[in-house]
Amino acid sequence: MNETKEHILRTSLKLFLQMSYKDVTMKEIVEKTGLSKGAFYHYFTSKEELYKEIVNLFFSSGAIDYTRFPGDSLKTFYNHYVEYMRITFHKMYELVGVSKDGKVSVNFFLIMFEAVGRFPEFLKFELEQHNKDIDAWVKVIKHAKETGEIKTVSSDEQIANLFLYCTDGVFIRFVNSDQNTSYETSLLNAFDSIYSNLKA
Amino acid sequence: MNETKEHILRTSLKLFLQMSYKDVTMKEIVEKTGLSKGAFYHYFTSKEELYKEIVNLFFSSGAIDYTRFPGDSLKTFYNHYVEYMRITFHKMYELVGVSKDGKVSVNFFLIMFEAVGRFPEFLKFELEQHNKDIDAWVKVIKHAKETGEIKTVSSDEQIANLFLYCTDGVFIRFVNSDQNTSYETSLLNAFDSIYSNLKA
DNA sequence: AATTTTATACCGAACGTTCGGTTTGTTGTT
DNA sequence: AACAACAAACCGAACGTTCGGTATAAAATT
Repeated sequence: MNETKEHILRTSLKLFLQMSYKDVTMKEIVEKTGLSKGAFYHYFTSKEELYKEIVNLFFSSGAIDYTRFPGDSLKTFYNHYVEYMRITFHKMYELVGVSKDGKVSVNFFLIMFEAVGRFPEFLKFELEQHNKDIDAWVKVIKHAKETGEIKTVSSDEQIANLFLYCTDGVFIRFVNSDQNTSYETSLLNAFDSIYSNLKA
Repeated sequence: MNETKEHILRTSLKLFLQMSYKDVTMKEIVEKTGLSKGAFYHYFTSKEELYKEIVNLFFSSGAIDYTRFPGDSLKTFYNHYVEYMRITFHKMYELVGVSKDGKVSVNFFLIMFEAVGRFPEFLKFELEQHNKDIDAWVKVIKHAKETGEIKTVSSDEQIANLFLYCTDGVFIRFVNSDQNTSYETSLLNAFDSIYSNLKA
């Protein structure tokens, strides 16, 4: 892809991760990119088109590739998951940059919610990803039951959901907190809690 | 409070629950309320003032009153919690109204995130509420441990967090789904899963 | 090799529209 | 008469977008 276009995309993603669609103005986009209005409209037909491309980019980069996850034990799996999340978030934060106090003013759910609300066709991205998540977790949990790593009356799906609910829930807590405890620490703590109550 | 002012507040809350701050225009507010601009600015000095009042209203109505919750057993407590959520959500949905297909286009997190992002002073509302939540859950969990209702190596706070993470996580899943399964059903299912793995 | 043509990247003023907000005037109540 | 409650016309600023034009360099023609 063109270098300038990529520059616009990256700069705009920063903005759309911090503000709503309408909050981000064309003025700000061209100022932050260092380009002119004319240059922008040479690469994109509209602000809406740019937004859609960015959301696509965002959803793609958020998709988890489970193929390289260890599947031998649930414990190593969820530890790997937490580490994967740490790296993914770190990349995002690096892109956006954090404020001096270290607090993060970025909320991934915000862009996700607004994108789906504005263009419902993006919902299928989310559903697909969730199905992949469930499948990956169920597979590992099933295996952990068979090997005797864990023991529970709950179904594989129920346990999988529990872990995934925490992924979202912990993040919500993280954004709505003073952010003194890192996301990955809280997530690992939550996972450990679930796990220790499943231990055979 | 004045009837007309309440009418403006209620009508605007509907809008702010479905769209971002900037998406909601003064034009739409006066159209939906059936009033004129002059009438609106008779009751509010600005759109921002209205927004802040609405967010206050939203946070207040979202605050959970735990004083009437049963504290004798964890199971009855979380069942009561789910029922409480059901009623709270039902009230909100009733206020906003649902589309013909029954799907809900309302996202409570959206207004919460945007309000905190726009006016950081609202964050303390969230922190206060979360502390109250934790306290209430910890108390019940502690009691459940003492009576022998549950048995676990996890701390009271860890278990409390688990339940609360699910509250948020299940809701996120609900909005980002086809919404064929109700929120309270999914939440109860999640709570039951946690509980059954804590059972003595 | 020199010259013309064409394509790409970019600029910034200007456009029509919409924004939140104000002013002025009318109606109804006390 | 005074004031609250509203309506309607209006305001300047800001919005996303368009448009005429420039700079540069590669491609085509002579």
